Amino acid sequence: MKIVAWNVNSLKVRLPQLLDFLATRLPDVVCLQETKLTDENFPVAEIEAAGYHVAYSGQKTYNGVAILSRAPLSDVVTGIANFNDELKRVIAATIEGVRIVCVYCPNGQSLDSDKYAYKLAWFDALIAWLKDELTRHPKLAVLGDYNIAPDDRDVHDPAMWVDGILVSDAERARFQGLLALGLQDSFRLFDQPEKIFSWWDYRMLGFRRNQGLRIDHILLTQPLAQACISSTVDREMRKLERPSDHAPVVAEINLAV
DNA sequence: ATGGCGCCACATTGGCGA
Repeated sequence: MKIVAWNVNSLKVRLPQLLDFLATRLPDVVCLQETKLTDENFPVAEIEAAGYHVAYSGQKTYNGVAILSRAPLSDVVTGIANFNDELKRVIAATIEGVRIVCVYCPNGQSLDSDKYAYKLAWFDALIAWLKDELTRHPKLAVLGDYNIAPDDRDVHDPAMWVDGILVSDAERARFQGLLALGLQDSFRLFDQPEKIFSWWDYRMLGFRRNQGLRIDHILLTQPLAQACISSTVDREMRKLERPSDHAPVVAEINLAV
């Protein structure tokens, strides 16, 4: 099972790239973030024509998440249980016995912003919810844009970013809180080259200079982690005309094991 | 040099992302 997380930064703009991605990479599951589409505007027909089932939860202008799958989806849930949030950031579904949780975690804006306090509270709610979900779903994957670079290896210039948004101690503590639930960062299951990132600023020739951050992650419970055979970033998508500022992150899991 | 780019909408400028 090849599973993908990709922040598309507007599905309306990126739909042709998504359809090309589906046709060429042949993923089994794709979790999208920042679709920026209301549900009535979601391109269901185009995605179904490409051979995928789809579940989605969106809103105008901001946020919006979706799960695409070759196999049927069941038990679709949106949002975090017991956490009131009008922002469409979470959708979950079961696919071939694997619980897939698609997340678009808050950005936080800056450390002195109300949005930062919301980000930390949001992660606390996510952790509490997943702790409960894990009691029912031994095979569970959490994929998406976490807006956290877990450690300095995930930052192009740690000195420049020190104590800033996306790398602050409190944010990294939330990421560790997810790992403490028994989830594993699939990327770090393998020896990886240095300076692998999943997001690059549109400005300042960020991608060409590889001035990026690794903030998009695929976390796996132990039964999936031990069956995981690769975890990579699809940088080619960032090289296209009118790219998203995020590249897809990809993990392959051998469910036969 | 806190700007820059890209997307969206109560649009031709401002909010937001990261």
